[in-house]
Amino acid sequence: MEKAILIKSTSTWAPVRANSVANQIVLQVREALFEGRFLPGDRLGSEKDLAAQFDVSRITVRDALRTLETMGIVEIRVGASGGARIAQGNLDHYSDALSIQFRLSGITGTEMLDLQIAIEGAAVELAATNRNPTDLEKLSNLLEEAEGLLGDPAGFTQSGQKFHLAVVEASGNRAFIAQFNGLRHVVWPKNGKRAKREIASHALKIHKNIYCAIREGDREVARKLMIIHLESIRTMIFSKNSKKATSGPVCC
Amino acid sequence: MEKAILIKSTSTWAPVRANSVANQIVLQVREALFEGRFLPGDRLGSEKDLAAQFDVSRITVRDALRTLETMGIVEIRVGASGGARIAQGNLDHYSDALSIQFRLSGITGTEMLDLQIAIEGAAVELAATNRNPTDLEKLSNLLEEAEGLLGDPAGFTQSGQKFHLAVVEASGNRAFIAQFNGLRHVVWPKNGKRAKREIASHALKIHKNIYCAIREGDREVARKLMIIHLESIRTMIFSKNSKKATSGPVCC
DNA sequence: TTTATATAATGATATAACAATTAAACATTA
DNA sequence: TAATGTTTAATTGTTATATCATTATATAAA
Repeated sequence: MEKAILIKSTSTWAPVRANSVANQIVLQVREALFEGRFLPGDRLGSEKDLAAQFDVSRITVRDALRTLETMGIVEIRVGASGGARIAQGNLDHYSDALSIQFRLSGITGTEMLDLQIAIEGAAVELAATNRNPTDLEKLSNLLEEAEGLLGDPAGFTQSGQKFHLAVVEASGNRAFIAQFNGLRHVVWPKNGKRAKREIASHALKIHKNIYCAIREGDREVARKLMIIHLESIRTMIFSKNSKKATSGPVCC
Repeated sequence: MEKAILIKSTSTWAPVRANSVANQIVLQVREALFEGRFLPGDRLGSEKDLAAQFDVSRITVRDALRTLETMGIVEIRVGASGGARIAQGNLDHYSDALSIQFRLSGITGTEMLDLQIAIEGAAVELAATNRNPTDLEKLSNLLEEAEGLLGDPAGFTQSGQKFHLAVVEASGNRAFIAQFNGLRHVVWPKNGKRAKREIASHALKIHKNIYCAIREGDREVARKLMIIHLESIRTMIFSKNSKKATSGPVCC
């Protein structure tokens, strides 16, 4: 590939933001991906190869590859027959971007919680329709686990979060799962409050009811229970003093 | 800053490059951001500064900055008093990540549509609660606009999409808006089908009903109408031959 | 066949240099 | 004085050249 090809788009009248050569490479690869000229697993070549192909230095290629890697478009392997390849999708990249940008944008906790309620409410409906024996067993096991953790606030909270994740997973919809994971880490701070015994006991009861609704395939009930459940969590987090907005959920 | 400090946070994860010095820098900055030690606009310093601070070469710092820049965490300006700064939130980064990862992951159109239905269903509920006169006027204007475009399939489709966006905006929840925008470009391909007159007419009627429900503050009805509406779109897109999965929506 | 070792490919990092860009300081002019 | 060029210094962008660390693969030995 000729250097001229890269430079050409710079020459058209001074774009406010002149694109660096590295950026041109990023754009080319990205465009190729979206036009279907690349598929996951396709090898792009080593840094040396690419530097020769684009007629730029290795460092410049590295700049471009670092960007593409961070975007999740390429994966880089070291060693013989290593180099850059088109990546398999990794939804963690998406979840990452979500948490970073929501944080930088100053989106509030209530806004994110509303979104999470929408996600989980819809996910549990789907779960009630699509659940399979494996899902149900997993959910059931988590309920048992939680039962044994009623006296362990931290443990119960963690187990409860796993239950919510399992519900979303039972929906069988990867878009929901990715979305849930992204929100999870932003909405629930690391050191959330711990559930006192009576609250934990109440939460477990609701979880059990949700499980039953999923098992019976009752979409409506499942959704209503989930939403009431999450709304009550919202009340506990965001009630009274706004200080609490930064502390974690009370039960799950 | 000592080099030793960099190595400490090697802990979790173990992607190939996790131990690279550049990644340590990325992790440190990222961590600082999430702990609130950085705010948008804060200056991190020039490449030279940072190289000295971290006791690494400029190349390594550049690697880290390129990653942070792509993540949307820092903005880099060239020239005097340039350098790296903590970025303002830019939800386009998020939408970008969504489209890239959903594409690479092979998430299907139906999965994404389910997510979009969840978003819009919840958003319209919020809109019915939070709507203000400005929102209502905007929605009303769009309905008028659509009325005049019944005979123009492409125009009507575009106007219809603006209506959906306006509904989500009326929710007043930026998380919903960001999510909607991200999905929009992936779910609705560029050249969607055009609505024939009778279908357009039907869609407009539903839009009007949704508008009324929002205006009257009737969350339940607004939600039900929106979901029925989107489900019917799903049927039109994904019915019969699976080929249609790649073509756009019929009305909006 | 399995395991250990050597080798080559490749990325990671460092150093040095120059080009291109930009904001700010400075000088000039109406 | 206020607007407008001009210079300057700081900063990123790019290139070139080495060296080190890591990894896959080929090779040899058990």
